[in-house]
Amino acid sequence: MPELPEVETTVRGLERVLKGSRIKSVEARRPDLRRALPLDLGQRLTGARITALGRRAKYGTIETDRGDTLVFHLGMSGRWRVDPIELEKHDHLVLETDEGRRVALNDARRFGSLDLVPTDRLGEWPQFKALGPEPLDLDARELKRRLDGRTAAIKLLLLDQGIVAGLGNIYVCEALYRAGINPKRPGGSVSLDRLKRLVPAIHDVLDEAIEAGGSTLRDFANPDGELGYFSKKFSVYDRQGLPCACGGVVRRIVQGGRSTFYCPRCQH
DNA sequence: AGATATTCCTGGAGGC
DNA sequence: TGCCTCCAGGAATATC
Repeated sequence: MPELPEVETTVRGLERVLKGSRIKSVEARRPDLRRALPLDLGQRLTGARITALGRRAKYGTIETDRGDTLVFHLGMSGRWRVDPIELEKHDHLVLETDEGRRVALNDARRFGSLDLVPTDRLGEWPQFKALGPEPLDLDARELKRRLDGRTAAIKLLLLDQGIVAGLGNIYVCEALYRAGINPKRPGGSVSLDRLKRLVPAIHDVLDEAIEAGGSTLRDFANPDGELGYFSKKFSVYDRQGLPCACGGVVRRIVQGGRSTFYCPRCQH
């Protein structure tokens, strides 16, 4: 499910299916997800050629030769089903290409979104403008600057897409664990030395997850349409009560209404 | 401004 | 089998 590595994996999978082909038909099966879909979505996409696919934070982008980019967010439960044999409940948008391929955006909880943005104005699009740097481009000094003076818990600040864009609950927990940082520590109190451990930990966690997604990418287009989501064994995530490698016990706490998993013995 | 709580929605898991 | 409660990978919005 969709944090940055899953979106990256999704985009790579969609690229193989969609890039270079022309959109033959567009079916919006409901008028809204989180927000209303553009009323002219079908009109603007039908007949357009897909020229490029990309990712910004947890958003996927599908660029066309008509000057528009379709931007999708998978929310909590979104996924693209490739060449579905038949459509299912919660398949909200269906695209068919001139090559006879078909993709369906399925999102049970409808926390995701679909927007059509003029490609030359993507940079000014409010959703993108509000985002911080990509975690894979981040360096420790830049992160230090962004955390300076902040008293909120480091865990919550790393989830704030305006500080770093693309991290979600799982990988924040895992990265803080690898860096030995207590998730409750105020963001501004994390030393530069600690951040110099955290930033590579973030890179590594994301890279490993993308690689794991990549290794199951062939599943992306399987007849069931299931995505090759990352399902690696985590060090702390969803492991409350289980032993940490250090011999301590993983704890679950709630921060900002969401679960945090950490090892009190390793993380300070 | 920053911190915190609430809200959107469906489905799966587990208790009884 | 059913009914209930709790929980879920996100982020916009409201309130203090």
